[in-house]
Amino acid sequence: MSKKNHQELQDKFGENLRKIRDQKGLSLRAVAANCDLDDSNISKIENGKLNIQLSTIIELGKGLGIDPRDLLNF
Amino acid sequence: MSKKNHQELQDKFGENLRKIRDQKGLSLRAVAANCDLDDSNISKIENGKLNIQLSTIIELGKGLGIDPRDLLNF
DNA sequence: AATTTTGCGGTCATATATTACCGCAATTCA
DNA sequence: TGAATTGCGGTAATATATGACCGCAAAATT
Repeated sequence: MSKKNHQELQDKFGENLRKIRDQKGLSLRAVAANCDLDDSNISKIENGKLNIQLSTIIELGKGLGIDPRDLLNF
Repeated sequence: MSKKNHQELQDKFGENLRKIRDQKGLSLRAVAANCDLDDSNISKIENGKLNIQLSTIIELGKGLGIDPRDLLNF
């Protein structure tokens, strides 16, 4: 049970991701083109809908051309 | 399709996790006591058996008393 | 030597991430 | 204004992470 609440965490991660993507001026599809992720999923991540896996964090870093650790700056 | 290979990533993450835990001189059960994770799962993570989620990375940081970003230093 | 701690492998149920799509409404661009 | 881009929600199938356990063999402690 323990319907764990990761919503806030996911929200913060998503906000940060969007901020970084916006700063780089990249579209969802552009990021997706640089890594092994679907653009609609990246959208879901930005909107706090997913508690993503380690490999996905790494892929996002690749897609954005940044250090994955920057995605945890929040 | 695309039997994605995250093994190397998981291995590196696990190694780093163990290194940090050893430096802190904490047992698996001690880390687990400080966060919401099962000690046997932490063992599995250290042995590269899991592609853990964002929330788990955060929990590990809590359990070890470190910045979660340190877990991605590899 | 007896007791405790530790790492770890295994299990089963449940939740959820991921893939690989589709299509739309709104925005941007030529 | 017509065409392309963009963000995003939805879906169905599949894979996998997690929680909560158990118990063991070896190491450490007393």
